[in-house]
Amino acid sequence: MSKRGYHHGNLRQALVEAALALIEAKGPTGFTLSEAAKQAGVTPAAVYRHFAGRDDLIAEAARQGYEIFTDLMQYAYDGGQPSAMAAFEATGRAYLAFARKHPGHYIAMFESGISVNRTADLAAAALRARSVLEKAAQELSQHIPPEKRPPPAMFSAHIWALSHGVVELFARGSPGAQSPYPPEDLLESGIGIYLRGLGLLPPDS
Amino acid sequence: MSKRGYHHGNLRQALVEAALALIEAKGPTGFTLSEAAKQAGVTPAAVYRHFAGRDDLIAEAARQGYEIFTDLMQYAYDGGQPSAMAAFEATGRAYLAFARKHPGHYIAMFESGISVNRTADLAAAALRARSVLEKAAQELSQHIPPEKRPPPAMFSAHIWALSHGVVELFARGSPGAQSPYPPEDLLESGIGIYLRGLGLLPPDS
DNA sequence: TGTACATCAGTGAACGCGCGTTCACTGATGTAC
DNA sequence: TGTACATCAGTGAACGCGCGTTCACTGATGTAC
Repeated sequence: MSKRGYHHGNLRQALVEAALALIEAKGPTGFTLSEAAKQAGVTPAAVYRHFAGRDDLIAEAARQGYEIFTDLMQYAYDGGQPSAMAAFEATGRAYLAFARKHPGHYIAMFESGISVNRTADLAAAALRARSVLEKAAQELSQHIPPEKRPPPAMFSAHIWALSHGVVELFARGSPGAQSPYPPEDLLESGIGIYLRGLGLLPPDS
Repeated sequence: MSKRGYHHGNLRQALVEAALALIEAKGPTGFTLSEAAKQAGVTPAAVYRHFAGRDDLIAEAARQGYEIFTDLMQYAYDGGQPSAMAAFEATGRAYLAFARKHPGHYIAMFESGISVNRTADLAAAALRARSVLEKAAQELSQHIPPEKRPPPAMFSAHIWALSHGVVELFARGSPGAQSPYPPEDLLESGIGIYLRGLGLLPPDS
Protein backbone atom coordinates (compact mmCIF):
# COMPACT_ATOMS: atom_id res chain seq x y z
CA MET A 1 0.00 0.00 0.00
CA SER A 2 2.71 2.45 0.99
CA LYS A 3 4.35 3.97 -2.06
CA ARG A 4 6.64 6.35 -0.23
CA GLY A 5 10.34 5.95 -0.67
CA TYR A 6 10.13 4.76 -4.26
CA HIS A 7 12.32 6.32 -6.84
CA HIS A 8 9.64 8.58 -8.06
CA GLY A 9 7.59 8.91 -4.94
CA ASN A 10 4.23 7.91 -6.24
CA LEU A 11 4.42 7.38 -9.95
CA ARG A 12 1.13 5.59 -10.19
CA GLN A 13 -0.89 8.57 -9.04
CA ALA A 14 1.34 10.99 -10.95
CA LEU A 15 0.53 9.08 -14.13
CA VAL A 16 -3.18 9.22 -13.42
CA GLU A 17 -2.94 12.95 -12.92
CA ALA A 18 -0.89 13.44 -16.07
CA ALA A 19 -3.46 11.39 -17.95
CA LEU A 20 -6.28 13.53 -16.59
CA ALA A 21 -4.54 16.72 -17.62
CA LEU A 22 -3.90 15.40 -21.11
CA ILE A 23 -7.42 14.08 -21.57
CA GLU A 24 -8.75 17.42 -20.44
CA ALA A 25 -6.47 19.31 -22.81
CA LYS A 26 -6.66 17.13 -25.92
CA GLY A 27 -9.67 14.93 -25.59
CA PRO A 28 -9.66 11.17 -25.18
CA THR A 29 -8.26 10.76 -28.70
CA GLY A 30 -5.33 13.05 -28.08
CA PHE A 31 -4.24 11.24 -24.98
CA THR A 32 -1.25 8.95 -25.35
CA LEU A 33 0.52 6.78 -22.86
CA SER A 34 3.89 8.05 -24.01
CA GLU A 35 3.00 11.66 -23.40
CA ALA A 36 1.53 10.92 -20.00
CA ALA A 37 4.80 9.23 -19.10
CA LYS A 38 6.82 12.15 -20.35
CA GLN A 39 4.68 14.57 -18.40
CA ALA A 40 5.28 12.52 -15.28
CA GLY A 41 9.02 12.72 -15.97
CA VAL A 42 9.42 9.08 -16.76
CA THR A 43 10.09 6.68 -19.62
CA PRO A 44 7.04 5.16 -21.36
CA ALA A 45 8.19 1.73 -20.28
CA ALA A 46 7.90 2.72 -16.62
CA VAL A 47 4.14 2.94 -17.02
CA TYR A 48 3.99 -0.84 -17.33
CA ARG A 49 5.14 -1.23 -13.74
CA HIS A 50 1.79 0.22 -12.68
CA PHE A 51 -0.72 -0.36 -15.45
CA ALA A 52 -1.40 -3.10 -17.93
CA GLY A 53 -1.43 -0.53 -20.70
CA ARG A 54 -2.95 2.59 -22.05
CA ASP A 55 -6.58 1.67 -21.48
CA ASP A 56 -5.97 0.54 -17.94
CA LEU A 57 -4.62 3.96 -17.16
CA ILE A 58 -7.78 5.56 -18.49
CA ALA A 59 -9.88 3.07 -16.55
CA GLU A 60 -8.16 4.07 -13.33
CA ALA A 61 -8.75 7.74 -14.10
CA ALA A 62 -12.41 6.96 -14.67
CA ARG A 63 -12.60 4.96 -11.45
CA GLN A 64 -11.27 7.86 -9.42
CA GLY A 65 -13.79 10.03 -11.23
CA TYR A 66 -16.65 7.82 -10.09
CA GLU A 67 -15.42 8.05 -6.51
CA ILE A 68 -15.43 11.83 -6.57
CA PHE A 69 -18.71 11.84 -8.43
CA THR A 70 -20.36 9.58 -5.87
CA ASP A 71 -19.26 11.75 -2.98
CA LEU A 72 -20.45 14.93 -4.68
CA MET A 73 -23.84 13.44 -5.45
CA GLN A 74 -24.28 12.13 -1.94
CA TYR A 75 -23.24 15.42 -0.42
CA ALA A 76 -25.49 17.46 -2.68
CA TYR A 77 -28.48 15.24 -2.02
CA ASP A 78 -27.95 15.31 1.72
CA GLY A 79 -27.69 19.08 1.66
CA GLY A 80 -30.98 19.53 -0.14
CA GLN A 81 -33.01 17.21 2.02
CA PRO A 82 -35.82 16.97 2.98
CA SER A 83 -37.16 19.09 0.12
CA ALA A 84 -37.55 17.07 -3.07
CA MET A 85 -36.99 20.09 -5.19
CA ALA A 86 -33.92 21.26 -3.29
CA ALA A 87 -32.43 17.77 -3.10
CA PHE A 88 -32.73 16.98 -6.78
CA GLU A 89 -31.82 20.41 -7.98
CA ALA A 90 -28.73 20.16 -5.84
CA THR A 91 -27.77 16.86 -7.42
CA GLY A 92 -28.40 18.31 -10.87
CA ARG A 93 -26.20 21.28 -10.11
CA ALA A 94 -23.58 18.93 -8.67
CA TYR A 95 -23.63 16.93 -11.89
CA LEU A 96 -22.93 20.04 -13.90
CA ALA A 97 -20.34 21.24 -11.43
CA PHE A 98 -18.58 17.90 -11.60
CA ALA A 99 -18.37 18.04 -15.38
CA ARG A 100 -16.98 21.57 -15.14
CA LYS A 101 -14.53 21.12 -12.31
CA HIS A 102 -13.26 17.69 -13.26
CA PRO A 103 -13.42 17.58 -17.03
CA GLY A 104 -10.63 15.03 -17.26
CA HIS A 105 -12.49 12.64 -14.97
CA TYR A 106 -15.75 13.34 -16.72
CA ILE A 107 -14.32 12.59 -20.14
CA ALA A 108 -12.60 9.45 -18.91
CA MET A 109 -15.91 8.27 -17.45
CA PHE A 110 -18.32 9.18 -20.20
CA GLU A 111 -16.57 10.10 -23.40
CA SER A 112 -13.43 8.02 -23.60
CA GLY A 113 -15.16 4.98 -24.97
CA ILE A 114 -13.78 2.62 -22.36
CA SER A 115 -16.29 0.15 -21.03
CA VAL A 116 -17.43 0.46 -17.46
CA ASN A 117 -16.79 -3.27 -17.20
CA ARG A 118 -13.18 -3.13 -18.27
CA THR A 119 -12.09 -3.43 -14.66
CA ALA A 120 -13.81 -4.91 -11.62
CA ASP A 121 -12.82 -1.82 -9.63
CA LEU A 122 -14.29 0.48 -12.24
CA ALA A 123 -17.54 -1.44 -12.48
CA ALA A 124 -17.89 -1.38 -8.69
CA ALA A 125 -17.29 2.36 -8.52
CA ALA A 126 -19.86 3.01 -11.25
CA LEU A 127 -22.37 0.81 -9.49
CA ARG A 128 -21.86 2.69 -6.26
CA ALA A 129 -22.53 5.98 -8.02
CA ARG A 130 -25.74 4.59 -9.41
CA SER A 131 -26.78 3.28 -6.01
CA VAL A 132 -26.51 6.70 -4.45
CA LEU A 133 -28.86 8.16 -7.02
CA GLU A 134 -31.28 5.27 -6.72
CA LYS A 135 -31.35 5.44 -2.96
CA ALA A 136 -32.10 9.14 -3.18
CA ALA A 137 -34.92 8.47 -5.62
CA GLN A 138 -36.27 5.77 -3.38
CA GLU A 139 -36.43 8.02 -0.36
CA LEU A 140 -38.09 10.82 -2.26
CA SER A 141 -40.62 8.62 -3.92
CA GLN A 142 -42.15 7.88 -0.52
CA HIS A 143 -43.91 11.21 -0.97
CA ILE A 144 -45.64 10.10 -4.15
CA PRO A 145 -48.96 8.31 -3.82
CA PRO A 146 -48.11 4.61 -4.21
CA GLU A 147 -50.43 3.98 -7.15
CA LYS A 148 -48.74 6.57 -9.36
CA ARG A 149 -45.26 6.07 -8.03
CA PRO A 150 -42.74 5.01 -10.65
CA PRO A 151 -40.05 2.53 -9.67
CA PRO A 152 -37.23 4.46 -8.00
CA ALA A 153 -34.69 3.13 -10.48
CA MET A 154 -36.72 4.65 -13.27
CA PHE A 155 -37.14 7.91 -11.42
CA SER A 156 -33.39 8.24 -10.85
CA ALA A 157 -32.63 7.16 -14.41
CA HIS A 158 -34.77 10.02 -15.67
CA ILE A 159 -32.94 12.56 -13.56
CA TRP A 160 -29.58 11.14 -14.52
CA ALA A 161 -30.46 11.13 -18.20
CA LEU A 162 -31.74 14.68 -18.13
CA SER A 163 -28.63 15.88 -16.32
CA HIS A 164 -26.36 13.97 -18.63
CA GLY A 165 -28.12 15.21 -21.73
CA VAL A 166 -27.90 18.82 -20.62
CA VAL A 167 -24.20 18.48 -19.90
CA GLU A 168 -23.41 16.72 -23.17
CA LEU A 169 -25.46 18.93 -25.43
CA PHE A 170 -25.21 22.30 -23.81
CA ALA A 171 -22.29 22.42 -21.43
CA ARG A 172 -19.63 20.75 -23.54
CA GLY A 173 -18.30 21.07 -27.05
CA SER A 174 -20.22 19.63 -29.90
CA PRO A 175 -23.72 20.35 -31.04
CA GLY A 176 -25.37 23.12 -29.03
CA ALA A 177 -22.14 25.04 -29.31
CA GLN A 178 -24.17 28.11 -28.65
CA SER A 179 -26.48 26.99 -25.84
CA PRO A 180 -29.92 28.61 -25.85
CA TYR A 181 -29.79 29.03 -22.07
CA PRO A 182 -27.23 28.61 -19.33
CA PRO A 183 -27.06 24.87 -18.68
CA GLU A 184 -27.76 25.44 -14.99
CA ASP A 185 -31.05 27.16 -15.79
CA LEU A 186 -31.94 24.51 -18.30
CA LEU A 187 -31.35 21.73 -15.84
CA GLU A 188 -33.02 23.44 -12.92
CA SER A 189 -36.16 24.23 -14.87
CA GLY A 190 -36.23 20.77 -16.42
CA ILE A 191 -35.97 19.03 -13.08
CA GLY A 192 -38.62 21.35 -11.68
CA ILE A 193 -41.07 20.49 -14.44
CA TYR A 194 -40.31 16.81 -14.10
CA LEU A 195 -40.86 16.77 -10.34
CA ARG A 196 -44.10 18.66 -10.78
CA GLY A 197 -45.21 16.00 -13.21
CA LEU A 198 -44.51 13.42 -10.53
CA GLY A 199 -46.64 15.28 -8.05
CA LEU A 200 -43.64 15.98 -5.85
CA LEU A 201 -44.20 19.70 -6.26
CA PRO A 202 -47.43 21.67 -6.15
CA PRO A 203 -48.95 22.16 -9.64
CA ASP A 204 -48.11 25.86 -9.80
CA SER A 205 -45.23 26.82 -7.59
CA MET B 1 -22.70 17.93 -59.74
CA SER B 2 -22.83 14.82 -61.87
CA LYS B 3 -20.35 12.22 -60.70
CA ARG B 4 -21.29 9.54 -63.17
CA GLY B 5 -18.68 8.33 -65.54
CA TYR B 6 -15.79 8.89 -63.20
CA HIS B 7 -13.24 6.15 -62.69
CA HIS B 8 -14.84 5.00 -59.54
CA GLY B 9 -18.36 6.11 -60.12
CA ASN B 10 -18.98 8.10 -57.00
CA LEU B 11 -16.00 7.84 -54.76
CA ARG B 12 -17.01 10.70 -52.54
CA GLN B 13 -20.14 8.98 -51.32
CA ALA B 14 -18.44 5.60 -51.23
CA LEU B 15 -15.87 7.08 -48.85
CA VAL B 16 -18.55 8.50 -46.62
CA GLU B 17 -20.22 5.13 -46.46
CA ALA B 18 -16.98 3.33 -45.75
CA ALA B 19 -16.30 5.83 -42.99
CA LEU B 20 -19.73 5.25 -41.49
CA ALA B 21 -19.24 1.50 -41.49
CA LEU B 22 -15.84 1.82 -39.85
CA ILE B 23 -17.02 4.30 -37.24
CA GLU B 24 -19.88 2.01 -36.43
CA ALA B 25 -17.61 -1.00 -36.14
CA LYS B 26 -14.63 0.46 -34.32
CA GLY B 27 -15.74 3.69 -32.75
CA PRO B 28 -14.55 7.16 -33.70
CA THR B 29 -11.06 6.34 -32.43
CA GLY B 30 -10.69 3.28 -34.56
CA PHE B 31 -11.62 5.03 -37.75
CA THR B 32 -8.76 5.86 -40.08
CA LEU B 33 -8.70 7.57 -43.41
CA SER B 34 -6.43 4.91 -44.84
CA GLU B 35 -8.78 2.11 -43.95
CA ALA B 36 -11.79 3.95 -45.31
CA ALA B 37 -9.90 4.37 -48.57
CA LYS B 38 -8.98 0.70 -48.65
CA GLN B 39 -12.57 -0.28 -47.99
CA ALA B 40 -13.67 1.88 -50.89
CA GLY B 41 -11.12 0.11 -53.06
CA VAL B 42 -8.90 3.12 -53.48
CA THR B 43 -5.52 4.51 -52.49
CA PRO B 44 -5.42 6.76 -49.41
CA ALA B 45 -4.18 9.59 -51.57
CA ALA B 46 -7.36 9.47 -53.62
CA VAL B 47 -9.31 10.68 -50.60
CA TYR B 48 -7.70 14.07 -50.96
CA ARG B 49 -9.47 14.62 -54.27
CA HIS B 50 -12.72 14.84 -52.30
CA PHE B 51 -11.93 15.84 -48.75
CA ALA B 52 -9.47 18.13 -47.07
CA GLY B 53 -8.51 15.32 -44.74
CA ARG B 54 -9.64 12.86 -42.18
CA ASP B 55 -11.77 15.21 -40.11
CA ASP B 56 -13.52 16.64 -43.12
CA LEU B 57 -14.65 13.15 -44.02
CA ILE B 58 -16.12 12.70 -40.55
CA ALA B 59 -17.75 16.10 -40.79
CA GLU B 60 -19.47 15.10 -44.00
CA ALA B 61 -20.69 11.87 -42.41
CA ALA B 62 -22.07 13.91 -39.52
CA ARG B 63 -23.73 16.36 -41.90
CA GLN B 64 -25.54 13.59 -43.70
CA GLY B 65 -26.53 12.27 -40.29
CA TYR B 66 -28.14 15.59 -39.38
CA GLU B 67 -30.10 15.55 -42.63
CA ILE B 68 -31.52 12.12 -41.91
CA PHE B 69 -32.10 13.06 -38.29
CA THR B 70 -33.99 16.20 -39.22
CA ASP B 71 -36.27 14.32 -41.57
CA LEU B 72 -36.97 11.61 -39.03
CA MET B 73 -37.79 14.13 -36.32
CA GLN B 74 -40.06 16.10 -38.59
CA TYR B 75 -41.84 13.00 -39.78
CA ALA B 76 -42.30 11.62 -36.26
CA TYR B 77 -43.63 14.89 -34.95
CA ASP B 78 -46.05 15.31 -37.82
CA GLY B 79 -47.30 11.78 -37.32
CA GLY B 80 -48.09 12.32 -33.65
CA GLN B 81 -49.92 15.59 -34.04
CA PRO B 82 -52.11 17.08 -32.70
CA SER B 83 -51.68 15.17 -29.46
CA ALA B 84 -48.84 16.57 -27.39
CA MET B 85 -48.13 13.22 -25.84
CA ALA B 86 -48.18 11.34 -29.13
CA ALA B 87 -46.12 13.95 -30.94
CA PHE B 88 -43.34 14.12 -28.40
CA GLU B 89 -43.26 10.47 -27.64
CA ALA B 90 -42.93 9.87 -31.35
CA THR B 91 -39.95 12.21 -31.56
CA GLY B 92 -38.41 10.51 -28.55
CA ARG B 93 -38.84 7.12 -30.12
CA ALA B 94 -37.47 8.49 -33.37
CA TYR B 95 -34.40 9.74 -31.54
CA LEU B 96 -33.75 6.30 -30.14
CA ALA B 97 -34.51 4.65 -33.45
CA PHE B 98 -32.08 6.96 -35.20
CA ALA B 99 -29.29 6.08 -32.80
CA ARG B 100 -30.04 2.40 -33.32
CA LYS B 101 -30.50 2.35 -37.07
CA HIS B 102 -27.75 4.80 -37.96
CA PRO B 103 -25.08 4.28 -35.33
CA GLY B 104 -22.33 5.48 -37.63
CA HIS B 105 -24.10 8.74 -38.26
CA TYR B 106 -25.01 9.07 -34.60
CA ILE B 107 -21.42 8.58 -33.48
CA ALA B 108 -20.10 10.98 -36.11
CA MET B 109 -22.57 13.59 -34.91
CA PHE B 110 -22.36 13.21 -31.17
CA GLU B 111 -19.39 11.14 -30.12
CA SER B 112 -16.64 11.76 -32.63
CA GLY B 113 -15.44 14.93 -30.99
CA ILE B 114 -15.63 16.98 -34.15
CA SER B 115 -17.07 20.43 -33.66
CA VAL B 116 -20.41 21.23 -35.17
CA ASN B 117 -18.79 24.39 -36.47
CA ARG B 118 -15.99 22.68 -38.34
CA THR B 119 -17.85 23.18 -41.59
CA ALA B 120 -20.45 25.71 -42.65
CA ASP B 121 -22.52 22.89 -44.15
CA LEU B 122 -22.39 20.93 -40.95
CA ALA B 123 -23.34 23.88 -38.77
CA ALA B 124 -26.28 24.64 -41.05
CA ALA B 125 -27.51 21.06 -40.93
CA ALA B 126 -27.29 20.98 -37.14
CA LEU B 127 -29.14 24.26 -36.89
CA ARG B 128 -31.90 22.95 -39.11
CA ALA B 129 -32.30 19.92 -36.86
CA ARG B 130 -32.61 22.16 -33.86
CA SER B 131 -35.13 24.37 -35.62
CA VAL B 132 -37.42 21.44 -36.26
CA LEU B 133 -37.51 20.58 -32.59
CA GLU B 134 -37.98 24.18 -31.57
CA LYS B 135 -40.79 24.74 -33.99
CA ALA B 136 -42.51 21.63 -32.66
CA ALA B 137 -42.13 22.89 -29.11
CA GLN B 138 -43.46 26.27 -30.11
CA GLU B 139 -46.59 24.81 -31.62
CA LEU B 140 -47.27 22.59 -28.67
CA SER B 141 -46.67 25.27 -26.10
CA GLN B 142 -49.73 27.12 -27.41
CA HIS B 143 -51.68 24.71 -25.25
CA ILE B 144 -49.97 25.81 -22.08
CA PRO B 145 -51.42 28.76 -20.19
CA PRO B 146 -49.21 31.72 -21.19
CA GLU B 147 -48.21 32.67 -17.67
CA LYS B 148 -46.61 29.27 -16.97
CA ARG B 149 -45.39 28.64 -20.48
CA PRO B 150 -41.63 28.16 -20.74
CA PRO B 151 -39.84 29.55 -23.76
CA PRO B 152 -40.15 26.98 -26.56
CA ALA B 153 -36.41 26.78 -26.98
CA MET B 154 -36.16 25.68 -23.36
CA PHE B 155 -38.98 23.23 -23.74
CA SER B 156 -37.37 21.58 -26.75
CA ALA B 157 -33.94 21.62 -25.11
CA HIS B 158 -35.37 19.63 -22.21
CA ILE B 159 -36.84 17.00 -24.50
CA TRP B 160 -33.67 16.81 -26.51
CA ALA B 161 -31.51 16.51 -23.42
CA LEU B 162 -33.68 13.81 -21.92
CA SER B 163 -33.67 11.83 -25.15
CA HIS B 164 -29.95 12.27 -25.59
CA GLY B 165 -29.21 11.29 -22.01
CA VAL B 166 -31.29 8.14 -22.28
CA VAL B 167 -29.54 7.14 -25.47
CA GLU B 168 -26.06 7.84 -24.17
CA LEU B 169 -26.46 6.24 -20.78
CA PHE B 170 -28.79 3.38 -21.44
CA ALA B 171 -28.88 2.55 -25.12
CA ARG B 172 -25.20 2.64 -25.95
CA GLY B 173 -22.02 1.22 -24.46
CA SER B 174 -20.48 2.76 -21.47
CA PRO B 175 -21.92 3.31 -18.03
CA GLY B 176 -25.39 1.81 -17.66
CA ALA B 177 -24.11 -1.23 -19.50
CA GLN B 178 -26.96 -3.11 -17.91
CA SER B 179 -29.87 -0.72 -18.32
CA PRO B 180 -32.47 -0.84 -15.56
CA TYR B 181 -35.28 -0.62 -18.12
CA PRO B 182 -35.63 -0.75 -21.87
CA PRO B 183 -34.53 2.68 -23.12
CA GLU B 184 -37.83 3.08 -24.97
CA ASP B 185 -39.81 2.67 -21.76
CA LEU B 186 -37.48 4.97 -19.90
CA LEU B 187 -37.84 7.69 -22.47
CA GLU B 188 -41.58 7.31 -22.92
CA SER B 189 -42.27 7.48 -19.21
CA GLY B 190 -39.84 10.36 -18.73
CA ILE B 191 -41.42 12.42 -21.45
CA GLY B 192 -44.86 11.61 -20.08
CA ILE B 193 -43.96 12.83 -16.61
CA TYR B 194 -42.33 15.93 -18.04
CA LEU B 195 -45.35 16.84 -20.18
CA ARG B 196 -47.63 16.30 -17.21
CA GLY B 197 -45.46 18.72 -15.26
CA LEU B 198 -45.99 21.26 -18.02
CA GLY B 199 -49.74 20.84 -17.81
CA LEU B 200 -49.87 19.43 -21.32
CA LEU B 201 -51.34 16.21 -20.00
CA PRO B 202 -54.04 15.70 -17.38
CA PRO B 203 -52.60 15.20 -13.86
CA ASP B 204 -53.44 11.51 -13.74
CA SER B 205 -53.73 9.90 -17.10
C1' DT C 1 26.63 1.13 13.51
C1' DG C 2 28.24 -1.01 9.36
C1' DT C 3 28.21 -4.13 5.54
C1' DA C 4 26.32 -7.43 2.15
C1' DC C 5 22.56 -8.48 -0.26
C1' DA C 6 17.88 -8.77 -2.45
C1' DT C 7 14.32 -6.24 -4.42
C1' DC C 8 12.16 -4.01 -7.95
C1' DA C 9 11.05 0.93 -9.90
C1' DG C 10 12.57 3.03 -13.66
C1' DT C 11 15.99 3.10 -17.92
C1' DG C 12 17.15 3.25 -22.67
C1' DA C 13 17.33 1.19 -26.86
C1' DA C 14 14.84 -1.14 -30.06
C1' DC C 15 10.82 -3.14 -32.62
C1' DG C 16 7.22 -3.17 -36.07
C1' DC C 17 3.31 -0.69 -37.25
C1' DG C 18 0.03 2.11 -39.51
C1' DC C 19 -0.98 6.61 -39.58
C1' DG C 20 -1.94 11.20 -42.45
C1' DT C 21 -0.14 13.60 -46.01
C1' DT C 22 2.83 15.01 -50.36
C1' DC C 23 4.09 14.52 -54.96
C1' DA C 24 4.98 13.68 -59.69
C1' DC C 25 2.74 10.53 -62.51
C1' DT C 26 -0.66 7.96 -65.62
C1' DG C 27 -4.27 6.70 -68.08
C1' DA C 28 -9.40 6.57 -68.66
C1' DT C 29 -12.95 9.72 -69.79
C1' DG C 30 -15.35 13.42 -72.14
C1' DT C 31 -15.03 16.99 -75.66
C1' DA C 32 -13.78 19.82 -79.75
C1' DC C 33 -13.23 19.75 -84.28
C1' DT D 1 -17.73 8.97 -87.62
C1' DG D 2 -12.99 9.49 -86.40
C1' DT D 3 -9.01 11.64 -84.40
C1' DA D 4 -6.34 14.72 -81.32
C1' DC D 5 -6.35 16.72 -77.19
C1' DA D 6 -7.36 18.45 -72.40
C1' DT D 7 -8.98 17.21 -68.03
C1' DC D 8 -8.54 15.40 -63.72
C1' DA D 9 -9.68 11.05 -60.74
C1' DG D 10 -6.93 7.87 -58.94
C1' DT D 11 -1.91 5.71 -58.54
C1' DG D 12 2.12 4.29 -56.16
C1' DA D 13 6.04 5.33 -53.86
C1' DA D 14 7.81 7.82 -50.31
C1' DC D 15 8.12 10.74 -46.06
C1' DG D 16 8.54 11.56 -41.15
C1' DC D 17 6.18 10.62 -37.12
C1' DG D 18 4.82 8.98 -32.74
C1' DC D 19 2.54 5.31 -31.15
C1' DG D 20 2.25 1.03 -27.71
C1' DT D 21 4.93 -2.48 -26.18
C1' DT D 22 9.20 -5.70 -25.14
C1' DC D 23 13.44 -6.55 -23.08
C1' DA D 24 17.70 -7.01 -20.69
C1' DC D 25 19.66 -3.79 -17.75
C1' DT D 26 20.94 -0.71 -13.67
C1' DG D 27 21.16 1.38 -9.63
C1' DA D 28 18.68 3.43 -5.57
C1' DT D 29 16.23 1.74 -1.72
C1' DG D 30 15.08 -1.08 2.25
C1' DT D 31 16.39 -5.06 5.01
C1' DA D 32 18.93 -8.81 7.33
C1' DC D 33 22.50 -9.80 9.97
